[in-house]
Parts: sequence; C-alpha cells; structure tokens
Amino acid sequence: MIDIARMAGVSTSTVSRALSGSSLIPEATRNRITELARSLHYRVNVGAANLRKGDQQTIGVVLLSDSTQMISDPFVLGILGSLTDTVNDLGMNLLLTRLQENREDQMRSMVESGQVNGLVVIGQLSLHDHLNELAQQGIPMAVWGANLEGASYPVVGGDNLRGGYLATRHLIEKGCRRIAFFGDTSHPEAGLRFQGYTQALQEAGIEADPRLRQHYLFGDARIRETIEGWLNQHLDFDAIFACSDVTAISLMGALRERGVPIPGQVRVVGYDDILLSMHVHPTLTTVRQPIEQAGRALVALLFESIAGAPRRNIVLPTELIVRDSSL
Amino acid sequence: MIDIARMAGVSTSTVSRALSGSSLIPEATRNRITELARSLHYRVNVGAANLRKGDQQTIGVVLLSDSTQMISDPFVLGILGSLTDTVNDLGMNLLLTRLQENREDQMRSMVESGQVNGLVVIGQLSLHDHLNELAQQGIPMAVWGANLEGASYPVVGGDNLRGGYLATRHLIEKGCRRIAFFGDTSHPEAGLRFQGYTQALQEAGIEADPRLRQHYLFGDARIRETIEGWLNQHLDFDAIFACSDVTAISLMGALRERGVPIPGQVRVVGYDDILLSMHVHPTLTTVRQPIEQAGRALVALLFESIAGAPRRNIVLPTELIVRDSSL
DNA sequence: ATGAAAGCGCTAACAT
DNA sequence: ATGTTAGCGCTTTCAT
Repeated sequence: MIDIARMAGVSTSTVSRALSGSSLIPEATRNRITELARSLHYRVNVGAANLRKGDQQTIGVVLLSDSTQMISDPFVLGILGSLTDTVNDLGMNLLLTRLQENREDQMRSMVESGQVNGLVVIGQLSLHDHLNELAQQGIPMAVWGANLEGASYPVVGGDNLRGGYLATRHLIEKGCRRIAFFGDTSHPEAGLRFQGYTQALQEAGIEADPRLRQHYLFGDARIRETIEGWLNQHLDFDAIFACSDVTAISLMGALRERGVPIPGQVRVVGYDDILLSMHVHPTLTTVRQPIEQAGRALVALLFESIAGAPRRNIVLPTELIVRDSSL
Repeated sequence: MIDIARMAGVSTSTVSRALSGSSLIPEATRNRITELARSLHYRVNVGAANLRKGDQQTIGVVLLSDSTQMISDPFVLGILGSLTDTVNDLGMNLLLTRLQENREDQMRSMVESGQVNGLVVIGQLSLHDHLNELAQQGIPMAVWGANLEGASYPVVGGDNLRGGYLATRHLIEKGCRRIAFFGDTSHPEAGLRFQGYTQALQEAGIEADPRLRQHYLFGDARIRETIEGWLNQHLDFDAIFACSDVTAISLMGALRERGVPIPGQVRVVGYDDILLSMHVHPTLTTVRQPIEQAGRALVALLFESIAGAPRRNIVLPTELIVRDSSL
C-alpha cells in the first residue's frame, strides 16, 4: 500500500480510503488510485485490515461426524454448500474444520484465538453438554441438529419429530401395521424421528414391536445381514421407516436381492430426499428437509448470537414426498 | 498477552516464547505461563501472529461446480473431507469458497490479499485457460481434475483414460458389443473417460455407434426420458458405461422401471464407487478412485508449488470393482 | 480533502 | 534466560 501511495503521490491514508470506497475522497482520485492498484495486482491485505479493525469477517464451520462415513452423506454436503453460498454472498469467509476426536477445545480455540467471529456446528452427536457449556461461556454459535430439551445454544434443524410422524402415519394409512424403524437413536435427530414414529403408532393404536427397531448406524455395511436375519427369523414386517435415504436405498437393495417385492410386500420410506431418491427403482418415498434454507438460517442465528441477542431456534418445515416405494 | 505478561511478571517476549514452546525458556517458567494462559482462556491471536510472521497458515479450497448439483455429488464431498483432514493434521486452516459465476478473479484475489498461501481447486470446467494464466503468474495452486495437455498448473486426478478403458474392456469381455456412453464430455475428466471407452472399442474392433453417446450432464433430471426415447426408437444397446455412479444408478432405475433386466439384457458400469453402489440392487460395477489419497496428494503438490518447485502431476491409480450389474 | 501518527496483537532481531 | 525495540500492513482518529 505504501508503494501505491508513493506512486500516486498521496499518503497511505488516502489510498486506504480510496480503496475502501470512502466518500471523503473525490471520485476522480478514487478512480485513479483504484486503477493504479489494479494494474499492479495489488490487494489490501485482509489479515492486516482485520487485525486493525478487530473483526475477522470469518465464520468457522465445524463438522461433527462420527466417522468418514457421515461426511459422505449427500445431505451434509448440501448444508455445507448452502452455508458456503450464504457466507460468500455476505462477503465473509468460511473456515472449515472437521472436529478431531477428543479435541473439543478446538471449537473454543477458534473463537478465542480470534480466527473466527463465531461457529456453525453441524451435528451434535454426544456433544450436547459441551456445546451448552460453550454457549454459556459466550462463544457465539449456531448448531444444525435436533431441538433438544435444555439446549442453551441456538439450533436450526428440520422438524424431526414431525418428519418421523408423517412418514409413519403415511405407512399406517397405507395399511401397514408392522412398521420397522431403522435409525441410530443415539443420534439426537434420529431420536426425535423415532419419537414421531412411536407417536404415530400410538395414535393408531398399534403396539410397537421392539424387535422391529434397528439401531442402525449411518453408513454401516451390515444392512444386508440384518435384513436377512430378520427374514430368516420370520420376523415379519410390512414396512420400513429408515432415518436416511442412503439407508433406505440400501435396504431396498437388500430386500430386492431376496426377492421381496417393494412396495408389494414391504413399503419403504426414507429421510432427506437426496438426489438419487427419485431415480432409484422403485422411486423412494421420503421426508424432505429444506437444505437451501439451512445455510441462511444458521448464519442468521449465528449473527444474532454474535450480537448477543437472546437465543432462539429455527425449525425448518418438513415435507413428505410420496413416491413408488410406499404406494 | 500483555496481561499475561504482567501477571506472570515477565515481558511479552517471554510469554510469546513460552507459549510457542521455545526451548529458550526453562520448562518451569514455560509451564507456569502456559498454565496461567489456560486458566484465563487466553489464546494467541492467530491473525496477529500470522501478520507478523508473514504467513497465513491457510489454504484456500475453491469448488468449481457447474451447479448446486455437482457439489451434492458424494464424490466431491469425499475429496473435501480428505482435504480437510490433511490440512488440519498439518495444523493449517482451510478456507472454503464456491466460485461464483464470472468471478474468476476471486481466486487470484485470495492469494494476493494474503488470505491464503495457495489454492486447491476442485474441478476445471472450462477454466483451463484461466488456471493456466494464474499458474504462470505464480499463484501457487494444485487442481483436482483431468490431466490436460498443456496445463501449466499441477494436477491431481484419477487415471480417467484408464478408468474408461477398464470399464469398457470389461463390458466387451462380457460379450457386449453395443455399449452406450453416458457422460458430459465437455467436462475434462469425462472427456478422458470417453477416450478410454473409444480406445477399448477400437482395440476390440467394434465400431462405435455415435447414437449411443449421451452427453448427459451430471445431475440432469432427464435420464428417464432419454432412456425411454432410446428404447422407443429401438436403439438397441447391451451395455451402458456411465461417468458417475449417480448417473448409473439413475439409469438402472429407469431401465428397471421399463422392465429391462440388468445385467440380463443390459449391463451397467458406473464411476466413483460411492457408498451406495454396493448396496443398490443389482450391486453396481464401477471404477473406484482413491479419494483418501486425493487430499494428501493435492496438499503435497500445493506445497511444492508454494516452494517454487517444478510443476508435476499425480495420477492416482484407478480400479475396476466388479459387482452384479455387469456379471 | 488529505496527512501524521498511533496502534491492532504479535514475534524476532538484538542486546544484555 | 529475559527484556527492549521495531515493525508486519493496515485503518482511523485527530489535526489541518
């Protein structure tokens, strides 16, 4: 910048003002300086400017994934894309991290070291308590996940309870009585979907069979074995509600391999509405979450958190997309 | 830091040294200071430190995706995950951006403004020339994509030519003669896969039927129509090689819907080996790319580029995974 | 409308 | 082994 100033025959103050578009500098000078800067491929050093301004213009995104698996769920990528666009549109930057095992302090560190203005955390896993602690200590953040009781951090999430309820009620309406549930209920979102499932069954006066609950972990490779075990035990079921489309599609594959007609003998409903859901055969009935809104909502809550506004949650509406797998 | 110094009764230099683990400071003092810092939740301001050191310790990742679609391809997320881990393991940060339309200068800007030490670019699209220009002007970078003739930027990519060749040869060995190709050949990687396809056909003395080439765009929703058009025209084909698993799975869905037996009447091979490929029915034969290595390779080449080492490429080996869809 | 000067928080000579 | 000092590149009072 000092070079530009010399070449333009002005002080660095003037250059700084011109480059940031201050109206104090007449347009003529401003243009001359801007032009000079461009011709020299000069850009203001963002780090230095931020240091001076005491603002990083950066938000940290922390991926809490139980394994490499989860990050490969198309759904996570959807949220990430929506976040990236939102943040970029605001002219801010996005620092991406995957939380390492037992390194929870990384999150606090990113904020306290002034790297980021706040955090967007994707997923909760078992870190609910830790997140609460961070929030109480004033770390600005917004979390994608389930609306848990007693959370003191702002949450954005789909309406998981309703999603589970809609899916299950739909299956009941189709005449299913023995509806299996596939989902890792230690995962808060899946837990709520399970509650919705239970609620729909109760409402219809159907007694839930605990043997039809499968604590399947996302991405687990043993779907096939499980289904075969069920069939071999003559554990009969006429429908499956799975907590992710990836799981649902895998289940359909396993069932078809065994020659079980879908939806003829077993109806299937998934969750997420990933791209492939409408392309597999049979096309998959599923619960859609509004991903595009997720990024904006998370950033909005994060800003409120940074501004010290009172905490609130955003529940994004959830929609049942009926396709062939449950007809 | 000045507070810590005062409280510890030493100068800021000592605190700085202690906190960065300098061996100049005796362990006793070092521990005392570290402890004090922790108790106060103090962290070194990374921005200020970087400004002083003249090094950002940050790499920029630029996603070049033709649409929202592409970023939802599980494969991209895989690379991103592998990159994140690699960068984090090195104690560096990762700044994520999605390149906006007509904002190619963003890339240069990230480096020239000192935000990042260099760029990892995912995808090439039609930006080959622009990337060349950047590289020639000394912007440090590494690109995931196809090994194009005359690239002056370092490239990491799968062996697309061989991948296309392996897939096609496999189908030929299974007795297929009329093998369709699905892929957007304006996309450099798909272009190479198409070359491999052509090469395998030639080698087997099979004449390629141009009507069997489908310039399908990743994520396009009209797969079903296309397939139906083919079947209705009695455009006969006994195999399909698709440039992504998402496409291949969609195609299988469309074919099954029409009652076409796979692999009985039509054999199918995909590309990427996404998680679902081994779970759909029939399980999908595909070409696997070693994603885990991608992140490390990209970062390695980027470092070489930063160090001013001569440009080189890394071609990651490609492997045919034979499953039921082509038996 | 512009410049001089201070200082954001830190590190690294240099000095002792 | 520790302190003093300068300065990374910028923005912003304050003064003119």
